[in-house]
Amino acid sequence: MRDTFLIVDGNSLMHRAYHALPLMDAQGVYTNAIYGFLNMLLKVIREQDVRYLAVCFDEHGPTFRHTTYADYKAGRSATPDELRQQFRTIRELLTDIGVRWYTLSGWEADDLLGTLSLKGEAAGVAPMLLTGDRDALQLVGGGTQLMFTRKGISETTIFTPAMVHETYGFTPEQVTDWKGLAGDSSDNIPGIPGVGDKTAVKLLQQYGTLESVLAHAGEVKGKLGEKLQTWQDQARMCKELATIRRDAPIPFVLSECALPDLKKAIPALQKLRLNALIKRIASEGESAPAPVSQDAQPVLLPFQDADGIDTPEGISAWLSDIPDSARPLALHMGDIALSLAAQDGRWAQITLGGDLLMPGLTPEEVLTALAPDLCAYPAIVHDGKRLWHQLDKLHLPLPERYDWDAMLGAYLINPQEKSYSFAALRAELPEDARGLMSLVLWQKERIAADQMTHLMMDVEMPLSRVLFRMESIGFRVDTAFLRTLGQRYTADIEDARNQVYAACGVKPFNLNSTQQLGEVLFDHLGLPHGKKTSRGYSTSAEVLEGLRDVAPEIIDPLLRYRQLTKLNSTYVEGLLRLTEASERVHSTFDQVATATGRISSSEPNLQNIPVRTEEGREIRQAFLPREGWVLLDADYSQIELRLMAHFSGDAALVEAFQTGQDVHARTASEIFEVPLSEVDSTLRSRAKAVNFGLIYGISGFGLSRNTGVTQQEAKSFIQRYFAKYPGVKRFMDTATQDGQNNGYALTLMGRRRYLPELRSDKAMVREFGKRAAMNTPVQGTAADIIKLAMVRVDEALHREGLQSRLILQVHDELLLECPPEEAETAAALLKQSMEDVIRLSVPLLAEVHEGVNWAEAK
DNA sequence: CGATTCACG
DNA sequence: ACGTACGTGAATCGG
Repeated sequence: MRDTFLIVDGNSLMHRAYHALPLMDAQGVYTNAIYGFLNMLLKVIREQDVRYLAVCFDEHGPTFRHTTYADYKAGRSATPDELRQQFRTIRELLTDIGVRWYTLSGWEADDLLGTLSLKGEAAGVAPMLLTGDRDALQLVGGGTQLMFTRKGISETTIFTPAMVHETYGFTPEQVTDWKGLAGDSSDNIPGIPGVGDKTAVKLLQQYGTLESVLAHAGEVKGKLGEKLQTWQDQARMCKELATIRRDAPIPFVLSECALPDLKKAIPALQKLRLNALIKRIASEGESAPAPVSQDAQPVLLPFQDADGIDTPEGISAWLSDIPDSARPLALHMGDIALSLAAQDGRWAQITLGGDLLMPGLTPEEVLTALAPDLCAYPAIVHDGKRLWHQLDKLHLPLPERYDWDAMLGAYLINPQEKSYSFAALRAELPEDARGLMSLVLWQKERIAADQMTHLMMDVEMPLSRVLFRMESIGFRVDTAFLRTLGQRYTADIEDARNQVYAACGVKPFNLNSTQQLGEVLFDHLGLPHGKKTSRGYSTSAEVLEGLRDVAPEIIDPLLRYRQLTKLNSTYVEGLLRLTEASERVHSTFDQVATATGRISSSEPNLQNIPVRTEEGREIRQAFLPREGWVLLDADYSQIELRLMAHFSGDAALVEAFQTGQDVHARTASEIFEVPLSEVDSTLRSRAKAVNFGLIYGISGFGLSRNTGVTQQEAKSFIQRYFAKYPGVKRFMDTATQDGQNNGYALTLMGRRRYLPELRSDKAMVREFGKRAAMNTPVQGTAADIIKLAMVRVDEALHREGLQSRLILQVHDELLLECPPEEAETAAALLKQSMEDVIRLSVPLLAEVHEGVNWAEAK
């Protein structure tokens, strides 16, 4: 049984609803057509078990095929304002819900119906057309059915080809012939004067087609025969006018038409006061998930033989031959060739070479020839951020956006792949533009089926552009200051090292070697070693901290040595190595690196610049805004705990945030049962550790290790917490349960992370899976939110024509550099954009600070 | 190239 | 019974 694909003639249905129902007014807003339209739609969706849905409209509200003065006089009235307004609203509403709708300049809704039904048949679903327009009868057949509205819109009849013949006496193929003869007064098609329904049917039953009728006009006796001859041209024209086209150049991706959850319409319907509809929608069961199998694999689409191109002119010529309907193009740049693939099966290969030995074009020549087209038509690419860098390096114009980035698509489908290189994703498909095109068509279906189209199109795709800009701009570094700092560190390191050797009473050894250090401390000196031994002794700061009482003369300089070498190697020397002559570092932001949706930063990693200790914080003084500018630093206040409050709906936690309390103190007061005024710093920091533990997926062991209390005590903290915050407990349980049932965890925006660990037969692995199931929705949603904030901030800065620019993201924190005169405006814009990303049951709070360096702006 | 350590959120 | 807090990247050692 094929899935039903309902294709709605939006114009026809809205008109019928508008005229069938009394003009309903919701506070000056008219809603009768919307109400009738949606009511009808809901009824059909339920009765026909609709899985896919598309709605077609004429381009600007209703227009007509023939808009002549004669038509106007014949009673074609312009669409009344009360309906025109409803057309706008219904389109917005459909967009909100996620219902795919189509309109195309120069084409009427019924042409789109014809085209979509044909494409639907090809895609293997059963198209069902919903319209009140009898023209559409010609589309019945080949798997397409027609649902015809009667009596306004209250009743419907379904037509199969046989039903058409039975009812009207002609077949679907003869609909246009019939109209050519009999005309259609409601559509202002005159046909042949004096030929009505019955005569037309009789003629068609005898001769089959209009052409045949006209050819045999001489055989027809009397007045009728004369008329057929006199009016034959008009008859042919009428037939053509009545013919619905099925080749409209519209992009069709079946999965985009998957029926969305109609409950998303509820907020908008509330505004429109359409309570009856809300009730109906709310009483419906969950809409069925789009039936795309997760096991489906991308398959290589058929392509013609490659067009070989070896000149820039050849590239331009090839591109100019590609019609809009064969776009978007896929572009793949390999080591030896750049290839392009079109939607119509054509593809081209351009051999790269250009040195003395190899013929062919240089990458520069090819990209130069391609750049204008990329700017004019968004292309399908893999790793678009890299392509932007390549184009930028050649000073070529940059496309504002791409149609699709296969690297980002693959990441959303599964964020835990080892590699997202094109070679790794292409599987058995060729490593060229044909493989990319094939892969992406599959990705679009899969991502839609997984409800991640919004995340892809409105978050990850535009974010890659923001990250490209951040990478290009870089972050200014005070190298002179770093070098001075490095000299100080080097001297202090030398001191600390000698103190360690002296205190140990041994000749110098490699202090960086944990192995040698372990031997000295635990074998030679006999210090009590922590039991951690997987390959020798652990010498971690945690272990050493425990030895401070035993041998402070060794441990203190040793810890200091560790701290200083870390600062010097990683942050002074490492940073200086990567600083350009321009005094700027250009980090790389990896959008496909983490399991939770966070981005990562490398070369240099600017997301782990020291801040927690006073000494480390000095490094941040070396990070400067552009000369004469200032830095703005905005961070979300406790975004993960707020998300925990939102997800869990826990009354106490939600209230704490809604009333702007110090949550850690409040938690302390609750679980240790002391008045808020008596919460001291110890209790507060323990409660803080509990709150962190919850975000990570709490365990007694972890909490005890982090707070220093015994495991027993830690366990009782957790118990008391759950007693006071039962909603949080419920959230934890539901999160693990959902993970087990579905095999993955979801974020608020639908990002998913698979959790195979939950099905492991090793208890430890399963426990890890549970913690990940609890942590991923929280950490992942925070990632969703700041990503969308970055897109919005970037948009707003450009919209406002500001020079200020985003230069860094640190998970819950954004950094801007801006001209001083813009600082106030930019700060307000930043705070607003970040806080308004999404409405939760608790407020999102962003705090902005300004400074002349990063240490000061924090 | 894996393990260890430690910097960040 | 088993050994764990969630998510990263860089430097370093040593096989």
